[in-house]
Amino acid sequence: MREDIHTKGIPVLCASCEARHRGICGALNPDQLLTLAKSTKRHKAETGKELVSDAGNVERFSNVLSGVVKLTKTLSDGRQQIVGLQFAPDFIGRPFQSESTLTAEAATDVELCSFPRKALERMMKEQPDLEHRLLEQKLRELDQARDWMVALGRKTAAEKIASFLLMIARNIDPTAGPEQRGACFDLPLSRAEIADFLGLTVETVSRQLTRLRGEKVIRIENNRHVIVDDIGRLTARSGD
Amino acid sequence: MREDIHTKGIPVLCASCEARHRGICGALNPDQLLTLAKSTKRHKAETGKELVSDAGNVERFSNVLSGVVKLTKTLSDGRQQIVGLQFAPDFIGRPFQSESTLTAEAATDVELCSFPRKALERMMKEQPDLEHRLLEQKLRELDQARDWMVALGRKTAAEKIASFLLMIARNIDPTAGPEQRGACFDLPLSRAEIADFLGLTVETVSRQLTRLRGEKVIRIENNRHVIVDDIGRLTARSGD
DNA sequence: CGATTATTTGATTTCGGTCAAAGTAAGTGG
DNA sequence: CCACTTACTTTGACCGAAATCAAATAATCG
Repeated sequence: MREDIHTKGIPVLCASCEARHRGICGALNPDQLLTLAKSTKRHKAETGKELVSDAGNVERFSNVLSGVVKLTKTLSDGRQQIVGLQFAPDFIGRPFQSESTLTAEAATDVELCSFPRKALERMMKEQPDLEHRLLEQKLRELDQARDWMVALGRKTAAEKIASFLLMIARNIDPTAGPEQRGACFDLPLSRAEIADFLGLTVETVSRQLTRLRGEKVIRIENNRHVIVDDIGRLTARSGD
Repeated sequence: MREDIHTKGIPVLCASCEARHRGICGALNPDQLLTLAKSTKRHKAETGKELVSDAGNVERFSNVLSGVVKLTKTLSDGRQQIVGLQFAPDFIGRPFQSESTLTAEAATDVELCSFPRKALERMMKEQPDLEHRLLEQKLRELDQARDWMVALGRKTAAEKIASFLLMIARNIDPTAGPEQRGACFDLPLSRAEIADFLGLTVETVSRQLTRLRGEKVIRIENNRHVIVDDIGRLTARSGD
């Protein structure tokens, strides 16, 4: 558990939680945390579990504590597009609208901390800083969505894959830092999911990964584990 | 000017402004409006004028009062992608970050109302409802961005064009309503810009429009004016 | 009216999709 | 522990939607 003089009065549930530091809960004082914690549940969901369903009513919001959640949209004939990936300590939910317009699904095994929509909306009124944090999170999501719009609309298959690997490296390489040469991580998505994220087919994703491996830009172990020796070589292939 | 018993004490500048009703300024009381209005400037910009430049410092935010603003991102080799279109009374700006990561440009002649970034951020602290409005606006932008991600990643050229026409109709047909059969409007974008919005080339955009015209789904006058007799036929081609 | 820019149309190419099959990994139950 | 199923990934052959290249036509503007 993180050493912290501010741990006094903090709910046990929250004491070691990243969302209290970098996530939205950081806006709350011990009393408010305590109040929210009363209606809070921590739970695990395994890969593939649907967390929020399209057109379903959403009565609870969550923080991602570990793992990766994918947000997808589906056309009437079944074509799918992943429109966002959420990592700890991201917030999952669409405030001020009870109907969801997308599906949230556990891409890996995940741990979540969830609370009633109403409880959060009530607390937002008494603690404006909570709304501020939420705004900052949503602004980040918007920036990311727009970055991917450029990739989807204007990048080649090869550039899409390179950009994707870089994004994953930035988000889940535990050793990540701004000035490092290499990276390694487990892909949180299957080939089919990567395809749905990048607007490609499984076959194209597979071929492009094989190509990067052939050019010694990446190494792949056990299908999911990726090692990048020189991030620069990947960046050079990302188009931007 | 709009008849309104609440017009008392409202700055002249704001009296007839849509942003005061549906935009972010609706969160402000007359006193606050007055304070903000002191550092507010109304101005016009003609088609093509760059309003916010990529990597430039942003010292002012704006409301769109009329016309259409396009938000674009450009790759190092010049490929471009439009990542958002803003209509009145949308807010333009990225709070909590002085560096812009995109370019905002007048797609048509526009009227704007701009104010210093600092003034808005100061006022957000004393009036949480302002931040609330901003959050709602940014949530809408995020929803829209994600809808376009689906179009960019998974729709065919024909579906992209149909979706685009529908979106424009919804936003600028003055007679627009939920239960109407037809629509007509002036396209706010050139063929090249539509291409940059949909991740296509000019030629493909042109061919798809010609095709829709051939199938009598739309009529086009003077290159820019579009008439849709039966919205349903367009919706049927939009993919979702 | 000529000059310039935007749009359309046509011919050809290409990147990524589709279809098909083989190779791999991960369980499952005997 | 190993046969067997099932799901995921890779590879190959071929195809097609949209890109590219090239020109003609239409609109706009000084």
